[in-house]
Amino acid sequence: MSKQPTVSDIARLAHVSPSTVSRVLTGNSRVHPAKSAAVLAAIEQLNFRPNLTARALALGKSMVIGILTQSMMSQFYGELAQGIEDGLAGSGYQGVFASGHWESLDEQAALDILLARQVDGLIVLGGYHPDTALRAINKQIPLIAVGRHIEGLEDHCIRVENASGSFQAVRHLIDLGHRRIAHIGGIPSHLDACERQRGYTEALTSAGLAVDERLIVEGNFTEQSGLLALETLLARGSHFTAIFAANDQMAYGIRLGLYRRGLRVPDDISLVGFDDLLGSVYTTPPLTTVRQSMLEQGRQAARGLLRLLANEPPALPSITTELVIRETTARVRG
Amino acid sequence: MSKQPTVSDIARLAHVSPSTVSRVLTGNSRVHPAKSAAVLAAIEQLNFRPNLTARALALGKSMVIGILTQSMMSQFYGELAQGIEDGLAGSGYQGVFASGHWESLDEQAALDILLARQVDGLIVLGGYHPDTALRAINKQIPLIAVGRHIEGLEDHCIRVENASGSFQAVRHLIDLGHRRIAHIGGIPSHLDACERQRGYTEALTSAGLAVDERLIVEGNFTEQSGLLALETLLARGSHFTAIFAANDQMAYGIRLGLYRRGLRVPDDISLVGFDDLLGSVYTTPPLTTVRQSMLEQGRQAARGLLRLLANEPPALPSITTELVIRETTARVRG
DNA sequence: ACAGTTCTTGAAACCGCTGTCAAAGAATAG
DNA sequence: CTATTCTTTGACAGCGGTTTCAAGAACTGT
Repeated sequence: MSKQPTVSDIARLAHVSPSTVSRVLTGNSRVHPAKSAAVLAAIEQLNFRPNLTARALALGKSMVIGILTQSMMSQFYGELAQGIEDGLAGSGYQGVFASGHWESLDEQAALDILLARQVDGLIVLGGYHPDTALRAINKQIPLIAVGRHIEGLEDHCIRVENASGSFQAVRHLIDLGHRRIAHIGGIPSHLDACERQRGYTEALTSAGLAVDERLIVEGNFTEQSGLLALETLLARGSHFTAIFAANDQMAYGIRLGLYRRGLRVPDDISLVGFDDLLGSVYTTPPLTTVRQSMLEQGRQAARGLLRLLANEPPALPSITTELVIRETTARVRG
Repeated sequence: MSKQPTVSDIARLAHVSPSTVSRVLTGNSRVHPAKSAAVLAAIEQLNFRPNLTARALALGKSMVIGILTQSMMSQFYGELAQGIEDGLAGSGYQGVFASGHWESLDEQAALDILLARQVDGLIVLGGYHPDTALRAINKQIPLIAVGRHIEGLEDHCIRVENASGSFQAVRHLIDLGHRRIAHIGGIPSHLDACERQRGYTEALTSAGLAVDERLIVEGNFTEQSGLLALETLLARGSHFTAIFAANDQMAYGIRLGLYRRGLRVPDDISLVGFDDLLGSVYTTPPLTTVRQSMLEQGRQAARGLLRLLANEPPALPSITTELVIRETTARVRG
């Protein structure tokens, strides 16, 4: 348990002042090659690692960016996190995660910790934290949001072409001859959920098909809610030949429900999801879905934040969506 | 962009000295109720949040524990991360993740960052970092490992009853009448993989069945490797009626491979995984697997670390495994 | 009323590192 | 050989907290 060496230790060993050690550490000031070498040698010898906490305090910059997430467990957030990590790589900034568990109190606590740790920037992944609070934070430190909208901070939010994605998805089903297409929606307070539903209705009406309210059930983006929603749908007794789910996780639940009922996919019912999670390649059969790369979103969020930190405009691109046709959709049976 | 208030600001506003402010902040020293109230009021008024970086420097304790993970993306690590977060909750410690991406260099870099940030403890999730290095670190700060073994630091490693778990799984298959049971193993350098394979062979031999090397294929724990391993297995042409995969992710890949070949699960082939990831409830059909709660492991790792930080022995429990029979296993067809 | 305690409190030092500043040393110019 | 400029360096003052220390205030008991 010997104490960690400090700049002073290095200075002593290299016969220079702490200032000089700091200079070779930061590299933004000239120092005589000989002394520099001595310092480097001392660093090597003592296996010295500068204390980032102290540096952060001295510089007033922590070089960490806070990531306010909701859950570490879901595939969805995992990919996002990975993307952020990618985007931050090589920037010198490190991401620190804190989760809100979809609970206001936890979210507030997580945010407090992040802010108390003097994060230099913040990435907000979904959640319910009030827009006003986020706007206030953005006055202190740069902020980017993914998977949510912040009134008045639109250019700090990653936009996903949800409507066009679901339009394509439903259009695809229509092209396959489906006329009775059900929709399992996400949390209605969620912008993504609304937009995806909008794309669904638009595709229907643009094809001259009526929107039947009895074919629309609300879920909450979880597998279980997908399963439940399917039960509700089936219980209503309205005929349908395809289901468009507002996300992949619900599609998984729906898939299981169909299996339980002995309904074959895609022979009896076609199924389309949204997100294209990593796991969707390995469902049985592989899921037709709308890709909105979470990795890419994370990456872009990180890059945008980096730009903000450099006092540039965030310049967030709009994330395009793309229909990935796999094997859960088929031509409707005559 | 107004500056964050500091203790001095509070002190001035409350007409006391910074020391007194600090005293009410830490609460480990008496201060007159009236002054205390004044300080609290000032804190409230200025919306003051003590700078944890500064506190960490002063105290020599960062109150953060580093988590060296390999990937943020996989379900497996996600659950682990969640468990750690749970276990840390309320302790005042915060977890900070850094990933090694299964690459020595990245792992070293991630570890360096964590250590430079003065983490008070470390949880290592898998990875290849050399035992000697980890032992050295453990001399500086407490360390717990999950999903790996560290020579000489056995009581700091979460132990999972892998062998007994796979024994049960294979026993279950044997009980269902299966005699030709294939095994898709994990990375052989991985202790878990070895133990699981050991359980497999033990179950076979204890039932008087021969271990056929041609029924054993090596994978690397990913879905894709599962799919590939199945191809290899099939190409060998040896007959089998069941497959035991060393983890769920490979089982997913195998499941897809079987689907592609038109082999029904469980009618033609029974399939068992290992881990019981969250997603395994929603595969089609739901996967029979061996549960080793990753959440629990994370939780226990965190608790153990907390104990170490309190100078108590880690007292890590052995994680029990339990066969979860779902719908991918069935009696072998006559 | 006085000596002896017990509370409270502010000044000051420190945690480890960085930036500023002025001085010393080296190099160049005249 | 002196004047001038450019390097290189150490001392020092923070960054925002915490803790130690000694002093002043407020009690205590006799």
